[in-house]
Amino acid sequence: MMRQIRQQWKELVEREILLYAKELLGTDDPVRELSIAVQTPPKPELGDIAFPLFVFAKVFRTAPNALAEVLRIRLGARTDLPEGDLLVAGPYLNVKVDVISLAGHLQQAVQAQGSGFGRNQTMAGKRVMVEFSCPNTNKPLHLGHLRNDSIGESISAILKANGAIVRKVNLINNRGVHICKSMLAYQKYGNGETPESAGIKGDHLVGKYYVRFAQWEKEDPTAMGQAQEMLRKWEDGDPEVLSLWRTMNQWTLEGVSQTYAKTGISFDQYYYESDTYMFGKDNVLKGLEQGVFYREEDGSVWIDLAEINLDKKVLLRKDGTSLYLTQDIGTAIARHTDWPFDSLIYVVASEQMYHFKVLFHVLQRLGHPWAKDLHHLSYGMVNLPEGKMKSREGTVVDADDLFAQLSLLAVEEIRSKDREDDVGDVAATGEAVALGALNYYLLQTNPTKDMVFNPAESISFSGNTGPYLQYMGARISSMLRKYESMREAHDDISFDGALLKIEEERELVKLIARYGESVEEAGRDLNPSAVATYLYELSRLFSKYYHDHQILKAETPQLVKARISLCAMVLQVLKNAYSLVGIPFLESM
RNA sequence: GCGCCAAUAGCUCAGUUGGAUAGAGCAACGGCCUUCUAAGCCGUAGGUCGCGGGUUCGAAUCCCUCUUGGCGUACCA
Repeated sequence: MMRQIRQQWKELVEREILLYAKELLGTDDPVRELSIAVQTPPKPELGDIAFPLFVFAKVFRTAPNALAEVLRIRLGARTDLPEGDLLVAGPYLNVKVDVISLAGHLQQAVQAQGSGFGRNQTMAGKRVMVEFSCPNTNKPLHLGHLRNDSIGESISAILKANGAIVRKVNLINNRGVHICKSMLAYQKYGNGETPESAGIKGDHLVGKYYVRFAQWEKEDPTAMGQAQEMLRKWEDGDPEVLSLWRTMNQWTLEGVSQTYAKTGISFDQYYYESDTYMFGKDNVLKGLEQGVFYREEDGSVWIDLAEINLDKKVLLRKDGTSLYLTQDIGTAIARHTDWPFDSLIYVVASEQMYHFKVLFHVLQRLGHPWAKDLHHLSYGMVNLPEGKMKSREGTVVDADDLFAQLSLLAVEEIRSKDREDDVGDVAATGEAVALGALNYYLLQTNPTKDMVFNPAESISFSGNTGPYLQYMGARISSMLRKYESMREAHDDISFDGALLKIEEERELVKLIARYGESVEEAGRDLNPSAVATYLYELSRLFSKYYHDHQILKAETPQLVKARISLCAMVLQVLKNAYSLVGIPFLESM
């Protein structure tokens, strides 16, 4: 809503500058070439919308301060201005919006739109496919996957909130040499154990054998060759290999699904590399016929990437088996056929930037016009305070372990505060708190950046954390429950924004009005941290407000009504924002 | 070597796309529970925005050099 007000004032100021130029200089041409910036002043006293006038100083040959004064007087003389006050702050012409009327509009809008408040139509009708997670079927999920999942789920929600039609897809990496490794080790050392017999989640059991292979490989130099041989058998459709493969894949996927269920991850469609890799191969061969690729003497198929200043890249091995890139070509084409998209976003770690550069180029060379609509949402590595996670050193943080640990600590926190009775289902609440903590921690940082995951900090729950944000929602909910008992006395009183005179109240109103912009920004930049930052700002302001001022015991019933309505607005915005960054809403905690 | 990305308080991160006195949290220190939940609130301290140059009325933000770190440059994924 703030956006519209801003736009309205911008047009007015722009028009006035043009008029003034025509009067003073006889022409507005030089001004037309300049564009006026719209900003938010750093302090509330300076107003809510700022127009810096530096750029116009030259044209008018006056100091920007003087120009600001002229514009203020000229605009002030108009009768068609929207509500609000104009003020000059040095070289800025600022507008103080009318908070009272803003509060009234917002109150109606929030009430009418509810969970839809903050949504916008900037991407209306656009079909966006988002690929994320993409686990291997040879090990359980770890912290790196959790960042991927958080970003993927959040971005999908954000794009939807911007009006897009979103399809979340997962690509299961269920074939290839690495998959054969765990199978081979299982054949050799498994003794027929199953998740049931071992009492281990399927993904962890398979992961155990993937690790076992690494050990075996050190002792036996033929191990790798055997894995490659197994892959050839797999591609030849060897029944025994396929049967083991199906069994172990199933184990992993069941385990991973449980993790998804706990961490709130879901997909509209699953793709499996085992289904698409042949299709990729076909397309590579087609490209070979078209002359886009070429064949080496040993039989391998290549593309020369000199066009984009890169080296040559292999697309099919000399033994004819396909590679990661081959599969991705097939998957992309299959997807566009399945569900023609306006855009496909791959949420994949930054280490694969090169891969996607090549993939997009190959698809374009193959003549797919939609190749330009592919986008790699690259996110940085997750490191630990001690440095990189290394599987060899056993420092990889397992997703299930971490989540269990966080949940346990949340439960302890609830118990230590004697909140069991208020909370109801302690275990479920603990998990909800853990999930909020985890998602917020992972989404706070701009995806493009590497980040440090400090387990101790993520579970501390004090300061700028998910639980802090959840706590605000729970506190407001608690107040609203108490308000129910005194509601009748207030039902006939209508909301009066004019009663919200305290600075924090005015700031809250304006911040609520800006929520939609943070949703837009997050969508435009594919950056959930924009919403995360907004959420924290709103929570902190509200926290200070209700700490310092009585809501339910305010002096008059009219004031109670005004304040509790403001609280309800804040709660709705919190809920809406929570849903975009994976923070579960809790009635009490 | 070449390519891509990053560098902001002791630590972890924001910074409205070039604007006003660079902000939070953690850690440290000091206050605040007879009060709508103290998972909280308030205060103190902490900065050569990696270095050097350039563009501009104006730079943490844009350009160049350098330094440091990460990633990539596989017939791995």
